[in-house]
Amino acid sequence: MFDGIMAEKITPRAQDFSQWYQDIVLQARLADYSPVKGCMVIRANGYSIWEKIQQDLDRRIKKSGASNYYFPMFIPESFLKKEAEHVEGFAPELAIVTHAGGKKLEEPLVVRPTSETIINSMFAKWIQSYRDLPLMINQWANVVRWEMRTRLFLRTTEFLWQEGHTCHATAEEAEAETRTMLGVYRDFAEEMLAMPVYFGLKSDNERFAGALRTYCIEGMMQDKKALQAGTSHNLSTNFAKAFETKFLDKDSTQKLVHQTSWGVSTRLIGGMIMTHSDDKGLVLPPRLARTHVVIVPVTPKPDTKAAVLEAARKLKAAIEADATVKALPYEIGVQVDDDDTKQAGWKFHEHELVGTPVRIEIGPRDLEKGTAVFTRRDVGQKEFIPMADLPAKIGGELAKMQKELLEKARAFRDANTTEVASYDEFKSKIEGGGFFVASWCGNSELEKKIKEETKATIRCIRLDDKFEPVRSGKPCFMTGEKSEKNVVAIFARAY
RNA sequence: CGGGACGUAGCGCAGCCUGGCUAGCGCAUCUGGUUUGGGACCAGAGGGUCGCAGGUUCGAAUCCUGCCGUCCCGACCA
Repeated sequence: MFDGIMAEKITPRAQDFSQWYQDIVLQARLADYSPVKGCMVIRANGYSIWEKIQQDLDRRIKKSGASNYYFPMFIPESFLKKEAEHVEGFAPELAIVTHAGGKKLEEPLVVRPTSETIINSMFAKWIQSYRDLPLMINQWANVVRWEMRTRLFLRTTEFLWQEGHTCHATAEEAEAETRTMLGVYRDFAEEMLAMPVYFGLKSDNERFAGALRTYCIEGMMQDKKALQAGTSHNLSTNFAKAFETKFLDKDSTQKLVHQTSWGVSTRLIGGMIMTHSDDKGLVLPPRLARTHVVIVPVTPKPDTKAAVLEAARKLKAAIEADATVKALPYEIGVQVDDDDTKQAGWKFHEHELVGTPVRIEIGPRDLEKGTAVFTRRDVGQKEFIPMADLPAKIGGELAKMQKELLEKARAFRDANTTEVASYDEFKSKIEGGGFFVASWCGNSELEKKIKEETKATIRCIRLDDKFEPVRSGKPCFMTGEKSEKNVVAIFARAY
């Protein structure tokens, strides 16, 4: 894990976590800064991770019943103004087009910061009867939010995401959908990104602008700060009221639809990096890798070079054909790095930097013994393995690595999650970072005070299996008052 | 928008305080040779409006003023 002393050749500057993170993004060629401040250029290495995310998450979303649509990126300004809380929440960060075609526009167009409004304008047309419900759509798109402060992947002016929007006949259905999607995100984060998350309910201060309730998943980064990795909102009838999205129910009365929206973004990539990477570079969970295995032929002498290369290529074929490997829930990439302008040592460092999960070395001495050197990126330990056993071992180790990355991150998070009984205790410990679990009375003013004094916020209110807030049964850590309404909340400093 | 730091070759930097020979160093690039089991070595070569504009001065990368840009910290946030 990160300990702040990145190898000098990679970066002499990485003294703090934030710089270390940006260096990994840049050095591993995941993304770069763009000429427009705050926007990010995603490069091949980074985009292939996004494709893996898209592919898997899209499957899960469709399984939940939603279909993919595409809506325009321009939204008439008046649409945003229809929902009071929504426009108030987003107004400061909107990019607005006032001129086009050489003329001043009669009505300015907002570049979407999210699509609730434009989608609702269509929902209102499409929905007439209870037979049209539920209507569940999803969109993969770019959105623009003019944030003051940006950071590669974590908060960029323009970012890629997936936003789901659903309409239901009843409040119960909408609430159930909100929870279902939160579960989809949680499973996805843990299974694909190997990023353990707490899930819970946002406080009123942190709620989405226009929502009744906002659920979220929260991960812990290696500097012990929290990262909101996904949100799922129960919008109730707030947007339906504003856009008159109504349906004729079985009882022949007009009713407003109950809606949800939910999304995750390219921020997930940042979260994944900050969860797993170390001072050598990126550590990529196998499920997100494009190249899973790199075979480095070590060819010190010309007379053995051909034999070594042949063995490397045979091994590649054997790995690809192996039953254990084929049993993995994803296709694996095997690369023979036979570039002879680079030395073996250089290649080792390069593949560690970009996070290739497994490295195999084959040289003349291995050929004599019938072995090869196996090294897992996250473990870093060299093992001499008989050539014949390698393919099956690789299949097994990739599965194991995926699992162990999650376990390691979870152990780290749990070790840095502390229960606090009083505000004084909290204040004395917050400087060290981490998650703090406390009994909480729910007072918004106190929440603001905590933020001002400690920079920490409520990441979420814990929920039980039935998605009911967990009752602490203890006095509030701020007021000291005991109430049945006191809940269990997680506090932390966040990105 | 507030506080701080910075801007010199493709990248990373030194030089500036205390003005003065032809503006340096590392990496990268190119050429030749030797190498190759953890980022090779030797020899040579190319590459600069010193962020921009103005001022002070015999003389400015260096001092002064203004502007532009970048990064870090805060407020904001997926």
